[in-house]
Amino acid sequence: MDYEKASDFFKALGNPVRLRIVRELTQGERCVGAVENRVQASQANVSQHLTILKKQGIVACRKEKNMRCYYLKSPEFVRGVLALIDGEQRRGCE
Amino acid sequence: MDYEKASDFFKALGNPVRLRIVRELTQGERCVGAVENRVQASQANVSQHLTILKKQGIVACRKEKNMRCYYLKSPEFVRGVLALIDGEQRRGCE
DNA sequence: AAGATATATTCTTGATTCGTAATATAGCAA
DNA sequence: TTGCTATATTACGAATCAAGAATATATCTT
Repeated sequence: MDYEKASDFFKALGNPVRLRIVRELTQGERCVGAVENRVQASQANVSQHLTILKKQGIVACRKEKNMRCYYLKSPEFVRGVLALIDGEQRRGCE
Repeated sequence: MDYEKASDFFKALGNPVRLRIVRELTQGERCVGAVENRVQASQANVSQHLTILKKQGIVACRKEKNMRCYYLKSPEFVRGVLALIDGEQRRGCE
């Protein structure tokens, strides 16, 4: 296991705004404005977080007209991780 | 989903030393000295990281003689998360 | 009680992260 | 070209994190 790389992945999800963004993207591709509307954060902030997620290889984006649509690179993987957390949270473990 | 809580969980795993510690604990209960030997970090540093993991509810500890044995509170859950990451890493997605 | 061992805590400093404000860029519309 | 919309980038201060050094505490052992 590559601990540096794995911890970078966790670090990327270790922020509530990014987690919301990722969660939103499990529903499908979204342009920045759409994400902005669903997440409680400014345009600049959402853009910054998307940049971080892109650097981390979690999302990618494509151009559509004058917008940029972001999507998960491995949607099943991300859904799997979130589902695990979700389940554990519901189980109320602390 | 509680995004604050979930992102705190990810943040706790978002450090290579803590990830190594957690990985070690998937093998079973360990006292601080044993963890120290397996992870590349000082006694104080390991202790600090264990404190963080304990605050986050990921590990707990019990006393045994003059030592403290740490263990995962939800070993199956943690193993599940790590297995997912491991699998994805092996698949080489970036 | 006096060491010795195992672990925790505090302090400090440098690095990283976060969010906002301001500005820049790129594509489309008129 | 001018202006508008969508998004990105830069700059900056505040907050948080990371690790080492030093010190404290707690439990054994003798």
